Amino acid sequence: MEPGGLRNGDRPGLPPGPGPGRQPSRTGGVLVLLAPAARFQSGRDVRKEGGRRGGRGFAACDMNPPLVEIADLGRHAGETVTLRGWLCGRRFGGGIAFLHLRDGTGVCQCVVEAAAAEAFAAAAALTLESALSVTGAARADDRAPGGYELTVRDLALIHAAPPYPIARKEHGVDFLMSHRHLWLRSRRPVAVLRVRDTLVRACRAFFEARGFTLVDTPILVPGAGEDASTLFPVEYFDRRLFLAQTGQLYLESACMALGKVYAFGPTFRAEKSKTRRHLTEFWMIEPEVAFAELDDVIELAEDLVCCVVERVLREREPELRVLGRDPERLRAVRKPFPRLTYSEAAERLRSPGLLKTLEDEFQRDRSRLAAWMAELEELERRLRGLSRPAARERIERQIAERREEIAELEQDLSNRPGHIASAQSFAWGSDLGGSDETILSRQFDRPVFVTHYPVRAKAFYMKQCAEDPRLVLNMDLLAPEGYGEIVGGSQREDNLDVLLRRMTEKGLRPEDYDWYLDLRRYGSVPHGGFGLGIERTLTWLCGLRHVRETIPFPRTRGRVYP
RNA sequence: UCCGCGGUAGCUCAAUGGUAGAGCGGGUGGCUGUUAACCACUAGGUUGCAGGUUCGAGCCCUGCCCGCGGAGCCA
Repeated sequence: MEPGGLRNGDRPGLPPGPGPGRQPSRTGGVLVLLAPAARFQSGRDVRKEGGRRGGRGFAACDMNPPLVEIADLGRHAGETVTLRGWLCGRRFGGGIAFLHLRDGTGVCQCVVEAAAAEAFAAAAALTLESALSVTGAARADDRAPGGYELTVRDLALIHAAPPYPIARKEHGVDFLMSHRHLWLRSRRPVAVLRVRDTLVRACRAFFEARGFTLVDTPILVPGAGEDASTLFPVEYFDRRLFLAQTGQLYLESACMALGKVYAFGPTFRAEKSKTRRHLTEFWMIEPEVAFAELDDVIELAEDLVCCVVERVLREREPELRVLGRDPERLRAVRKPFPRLTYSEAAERLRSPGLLKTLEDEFQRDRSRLAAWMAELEELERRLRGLSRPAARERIERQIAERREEIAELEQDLSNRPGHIASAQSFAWGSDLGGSDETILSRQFDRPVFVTHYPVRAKAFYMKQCAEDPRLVLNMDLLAPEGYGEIVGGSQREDNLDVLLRRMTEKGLRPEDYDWYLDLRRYGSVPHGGFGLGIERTLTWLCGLRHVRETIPFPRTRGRVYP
């Protein structure tokens, strides 16, 4: 079990109370609504239904209340309107019911009083996530979450749900992921998906504004690639193909035709990684530009990230707050981003100054852990002295939260000495490890570029540095706060002979790439591009712990359901 | 592939080798302004699977399955 559970924390729950069939005498009206014919009718045309059944007033002047989305409710204060949606929370007093209706645009508290006898009986029988339409007077009310509420006159059940599995309390990751198809309805996943939408739109708008052409690259590709062990094999009639892990080689071809191109699509990695940063299926935005050198590629990535951050801040601040993300952290993301060469990064990792910083930090965190443990003991002691369930529950919640934080910090601390040692003994020539990236990126308040990696750590298509042939003209962009690499790119090798040599060194067969080599035969020009990982970027923007929350249906090594 | 942690009620978790429990959720009753409502009552279990040690195993041992996150690798 992962330390601690994911807090659902956003699902207005179903308090203990009446359910279907509970009070036959009171739910008589509802049973009628549940009959197939009635259900069909209300589903067919809710507006007519609401107006007709309402009788009073509307029948006389032959008007149906307008169908309104919850987000627009404020513009209809004082009017009688109809809302449709799903029941996402309910509280029930003896003679009053509070229904929280969710329609995808917002949540509205609908108040049903005993005076509206039929609607009140219907409300008594509602289960969480049932679909319904309600008609009544909209009005502003400070007591309502969202500021507006509806006094219900008519309530029509569109579909009655059986007891809903996702409760308002916290659930474990495994449970929530197994119910991802329903979990998506909760506030938190909705917020993440909205930021994702904005992120993708921002990227598209960015490239469109700069004259890029969208080019789709194939998903089924012949073996080749870089390392076949990281590709998913696919049976393709009588041969073996693979799911693409990048569209880059094809984009290089397209950029020689169109100048500036980009691809946005899924990509697949068969690495057996099981970490919070890995998915086997994820999405990438990949631009590729002709007549571009490394500096141009870096500047493009910098502009893109700034543009995306700016738009997310402009359009999705409420969602960031739902996720507990402090928008101020993102406001620091401005040009220029710091730039380090790989060699400077290596030096930095080995420096005595960094060692001291890391060790101090380690000591501080150990003290913090000790303090938390003491706090936990104190809470547990207090709990033993309490008998009233309500008071106990509050303490128990605090205990659970503390335990979660302690477990996470303990794990972090147990990794820390290894990370520090690995940074200190970092050997020039190898790629930066995840912990090295974390250590580096924590030193800045905005993303940082690391450039000019050793040739042997990088792919064959990256252009070798003219001044120092041990290096390639590449760049990685590390997100701050320890989120790690979100962009990887390079200037591409445009010299046919060098490219052939690099391929041979990497054990690749040039004949498999003949079409790619043609690009260096017919009008080869300096060019380059990069790939930006949508999910990792989103994880950083939203301040999440795990990439799997950023994609509707994550594919990880351990999970392909739902 | 390796290392570590875990699997107990629908969910989240307790339980020195000695009678399997709580909160939430479900059910029943009460309450006309609730905000994760509250109060009372109630049902709910082959402790992941298979062996073993023991008078006695949720707990100890062995093997397996599943999940989690860390390493390697990567965006």
